[in-house]
Amino acid sequence: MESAWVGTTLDLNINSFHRTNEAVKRESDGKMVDSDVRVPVKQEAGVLVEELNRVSAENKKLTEMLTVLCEHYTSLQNKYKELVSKNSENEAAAASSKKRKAAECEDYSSTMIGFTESSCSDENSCKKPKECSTTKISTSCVLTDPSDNSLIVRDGYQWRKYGQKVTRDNPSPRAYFKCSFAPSCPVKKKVQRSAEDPSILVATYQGEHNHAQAALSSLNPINGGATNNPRSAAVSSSSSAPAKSSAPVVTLDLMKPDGWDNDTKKPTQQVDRPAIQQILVQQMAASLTKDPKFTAALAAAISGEVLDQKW
DNA sequence: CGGATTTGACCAGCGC
DNA sequence: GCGCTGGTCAAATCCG
Repeated sequence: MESAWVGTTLDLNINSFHRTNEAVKRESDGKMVDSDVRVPVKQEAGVLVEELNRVSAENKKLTEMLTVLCEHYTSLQNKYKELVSKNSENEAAAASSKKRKAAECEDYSSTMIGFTESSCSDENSCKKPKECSTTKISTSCVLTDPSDNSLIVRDGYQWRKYGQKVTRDNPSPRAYFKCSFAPSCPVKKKVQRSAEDPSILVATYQGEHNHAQAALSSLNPINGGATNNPRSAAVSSSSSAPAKSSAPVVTLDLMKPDGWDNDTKKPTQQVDRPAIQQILVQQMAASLTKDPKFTAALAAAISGEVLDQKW
């Protein structure tokens, strides 16, 4: 697959243009420097207007970057969908005689980095009458440290582990969780390492939460919002639920927000594009503020700006 | 001490 | 009916 990632590097030198002009102006008429305290109001207004224009331009630039990012995201989403549909066709042909189709229809996506969402109401997708009627099943993959043995997926909800099994087709154990935030919440979660890539945790969610999220908001109401996908335009390290490992967990969650697709059956969960962009901007901002290089550069830029303006 | 986790036992569905 | 497998239960254990 092509790696057409959008560069998210912010050009912090935009400020330097402003500063340089100011410096040149001051240098050109040296006597003005001494009278900086008595800057005319007009000049100050001009500086402010210039600053406003600069911020507007920067905002425009970021908006364009975000638009490109969203386009890449949707194209990747489509490519992934094609891949999944191709795989499911192949699996269906190869495993038509296999028993326990239901389990396989959930698990076939576990070999891929990404997300699938399926409903058991789909024809031939599930044969268990218990779950087929209304249970919503979704899967997400979480990238973790392979050396970390814990099967913990921090998704913003509170889970209680009630079982663990070693399954036939995967040497790593599968953990079973129930949502413990609300006693009546029917949501269950299965977490298992991918057989092909032990660094990937595959979390399968069954049902929908009937309560508000315990912590943190998210693009994904089921998966929660503790972590996000660096390959899908958002990066952050999780800090919500307690974990045995101190290493940050990066979630690969290519799931689109509910309502992104036209064929969604839940109009109440539809999210319009500006809202998505706003969330993306927030997450990008959050990730940027966690980058020490960015904060250092920002601090340098701000201090430079403050010094230039001589408060 | 109470809540969370572990883990062996048990149950249900499915194929033979 | 039997065996295999996934899913769940619940007592034991752990931990803050």
